[in-house]
Amino acid sequence: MSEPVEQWVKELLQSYDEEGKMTEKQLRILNAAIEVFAEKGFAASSTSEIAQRAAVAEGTIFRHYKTKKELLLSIVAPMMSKLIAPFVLRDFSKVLDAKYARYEDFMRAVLINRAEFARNHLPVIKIMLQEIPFHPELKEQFVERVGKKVLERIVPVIRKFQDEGQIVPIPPESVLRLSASAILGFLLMRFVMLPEREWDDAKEIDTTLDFILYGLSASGRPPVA
Amino acid sequence: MSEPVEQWVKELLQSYDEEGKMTEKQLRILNAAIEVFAEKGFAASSTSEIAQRAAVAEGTIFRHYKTKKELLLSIVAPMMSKLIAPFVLRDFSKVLDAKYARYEDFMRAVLINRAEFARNHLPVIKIMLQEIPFHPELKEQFVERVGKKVLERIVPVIRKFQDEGQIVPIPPESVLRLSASAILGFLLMRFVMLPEREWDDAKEIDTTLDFILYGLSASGRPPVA
Amino acid sequence: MSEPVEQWVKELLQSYDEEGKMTEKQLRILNAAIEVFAEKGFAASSTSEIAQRAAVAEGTIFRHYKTKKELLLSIVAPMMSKLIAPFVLRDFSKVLDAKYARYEDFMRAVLINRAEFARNHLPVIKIMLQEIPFHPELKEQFVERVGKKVLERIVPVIRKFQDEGQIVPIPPESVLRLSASAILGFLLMRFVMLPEREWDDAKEIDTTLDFILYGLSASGRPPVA
Amino acid sequence: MSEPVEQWVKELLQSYDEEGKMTEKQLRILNAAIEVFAEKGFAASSTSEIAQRAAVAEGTIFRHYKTKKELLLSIVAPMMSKLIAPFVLRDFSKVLDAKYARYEDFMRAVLINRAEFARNHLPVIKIMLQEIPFHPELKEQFVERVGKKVLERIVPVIRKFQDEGQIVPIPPESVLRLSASAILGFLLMRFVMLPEREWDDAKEIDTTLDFILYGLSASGRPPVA
DNA sequence: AATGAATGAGTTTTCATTCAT
DNA sequence: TATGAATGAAAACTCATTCAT
Repeated sequence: MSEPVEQWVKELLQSYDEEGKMTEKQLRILNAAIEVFAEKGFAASSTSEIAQRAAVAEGTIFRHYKTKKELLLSIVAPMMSKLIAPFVLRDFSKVLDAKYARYEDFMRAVLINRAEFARNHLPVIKIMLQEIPFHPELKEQFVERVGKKVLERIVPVIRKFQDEGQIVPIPPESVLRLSASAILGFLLMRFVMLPEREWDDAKEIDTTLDFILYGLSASGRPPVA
Repeated sequence: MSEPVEQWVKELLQSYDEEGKMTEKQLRILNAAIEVFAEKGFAASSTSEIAQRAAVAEGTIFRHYKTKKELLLSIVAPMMSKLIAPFVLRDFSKVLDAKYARYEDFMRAVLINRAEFARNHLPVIKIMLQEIPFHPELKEQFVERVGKKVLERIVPVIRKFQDEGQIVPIPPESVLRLSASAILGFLLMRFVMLPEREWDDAKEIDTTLDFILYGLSASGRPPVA
Repeated sequence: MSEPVEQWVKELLQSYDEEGKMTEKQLRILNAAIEVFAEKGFAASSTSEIAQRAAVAEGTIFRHYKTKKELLLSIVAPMMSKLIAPFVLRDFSKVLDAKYARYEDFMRAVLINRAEFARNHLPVIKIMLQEIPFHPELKEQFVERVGKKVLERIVPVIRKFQDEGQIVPIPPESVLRLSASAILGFLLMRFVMLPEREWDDAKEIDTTLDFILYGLSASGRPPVA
Repeated sequence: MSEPVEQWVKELLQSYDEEGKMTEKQLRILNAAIEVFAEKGFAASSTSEIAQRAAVAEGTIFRHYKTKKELLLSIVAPMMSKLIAPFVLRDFSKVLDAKYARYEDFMRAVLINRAEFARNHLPVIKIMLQEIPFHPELKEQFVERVGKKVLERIVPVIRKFQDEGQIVPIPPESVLRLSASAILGFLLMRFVMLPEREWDDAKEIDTTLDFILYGLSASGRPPVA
């Protein structure tokens, strides 16, 4: 049932894969930087270590990125666009209208897709979340390019389901926040806090999604909180 | 209904308020460090700025804390103990047994209390969450002294409610994770991402708790997930 | 005849000798910086060489001066004040009125004094002249604090002598420029271009002053320029 | 009256205009280098900025000039030859003999011509004067190829006028120095220190030349200084 | 001839930590 | 106990120069 969403998203992501323009060394720098930033945090990472891991001279980094911060931004900023890829599809709600009668099916499809995406880009996501609080321009970008963009597309959908009585009548922002928290909370535990523990990923994701879906479900809820 | 919990917690916290032993300068250093670490992150904070804000000489910091990292630990470690204060009460489950027949009441009482606590110690919580990923010893402490301790106390309670059919039969760790994620997600939005927005805190906390409670509620759930 | 001028100037200069406030290391840094800047020019001087010559750690320089440029300014700016010391004496023109009936005597006294001063502070003067063209703030300081201040005091004197028919009726700015050029030209030749040549300083200074004085003298000049 | 001098100078300069041998890119590099060196000084100029302004690749500069310093020399050295052009005319003194009975007329002709020349090549002159103190080989070249050459030609002329009692019996080197100082002093003020002020160039040049001429004039001077 | 990516030695600057007072 | 000057190792960044294309 969730196939179609995954399908357009895959196509979409490919169109974002513009790294073909980079030289091989630049790619190596980028990967090394992601590694080191994710491992030690931006401020505690040294360009000399990045250079070493990328097997280039330190000067080479500064030929491609004027400052260490620019290197950070060049990693984090594109991630924001990619993160919201499915939501900015031109026919986002149209497609949904046709295919997902139930909020649950829709949510499940999207969340599975985004959870999968986050999983695949974990180091960059980690860097992004770690650094947003310390770089106002990142925060602003995130609010503008992720928060607002996603809300803009998803609010009507949430409203529709709220009107149909499928999900609780709370502000759509809250719906988004609660959903994202649960997913990020899982990823954090799974990959940052306790990566060494054995995990049954499929089951955990199911549990998490159920939590979200029942947490937002309007059915079985007392008339007034 | 939640008064009793708050009451023991207050007493408990006072017993942890051991800052009385510190000199006034040491306290100023601690506060300045919390301020700066929360603002810029540990790695990007300089001891000289901390000294300046604390209005002490640079050397004075190192008289009280051998290294910058020790200063960090002296801030973060006690927070862990405080964070789990209510759970380590000797008669935790006993008290609960007596007072909270319904899972919901219990959860609400504890969550409100912890959310309030987190709110009041936001900078330190922020530092803790930011730095855990980069300091193995902090991570270990957190797992051992927070995660395990809380689980150890709360698992029996969760189990009880699960046996009674009040909450879904998922691993207690997951219950904890999902609850904590929702709360932290709120705090993050509220105080880090969008602090400038106007918030109706009481309502948001209610929404968040409802989300957790319904998300975990076993009632109204289809027989099999 | 020129004694009185030299006398107040000496006193004055002593009052400017505020270097007593500096630590010994700071003084060593300053002297080393003057040496190196004068030798190689500001841009071609490295802080590491300055540190070496001052026999301090490189970090020590930056404890006293936030940047290399601040170090430059701390050398050049005070020189400007000292350069114009005799002109800003409170009773500058009063004293002159009393003591110097003839323009020539006055000029000679001042010029000898300033030439002597410049000689004694040659490296700093050299740095100042070298760097002014490349640092707008230095240029502005020079114009405001040297050019204008000196003009302000000396214009009335020049005017007086012009009214008395002792010096040619050209703009006082030009009088100043022509006088300063001749002196600086001598110093440049004497200490920068051909320091290895044997010089009869007293005679050269005499020649230079005569040149200035006759060049500006109104007598023997055709009625109209 | 000054036409003849200007005439031979023009011819002379054309013979020096050997830039025809350069490729267009080389010329662009040269111009860019002059611009940047004059603006920031040699040591503070980067070859990459020069390349950018010349719209060539960084490597191209080093194809034409082995080092950055060679580029400097290729700019400054020819200027020295050009600077003394009128003096090295084969029939310098012969022509003068015939045409300029009075020292004043001669001096005025030459000075006007050189002042005009300096004005037209100000950036290079500026670079030359700025860099001579820091590059021994430039200094030597200047002394040998400018100082000595000019002296060699002009000393007999000056001597002649001194013998005729037209100019003061001071060392010819001093005559040259004093004259050059006054002119350079004017150019410095006019183009470096206060270029934004409104200047009546013709008048200033007149004033400056009068200053030189009267300053050197023997007439009206007391028998012995 | 021309390019421009790459280099690595060198630059300015920062900063945790020490220590004499 | 407190200070703050001093340190030196390491950081970010610059730049003249080289070289494969």
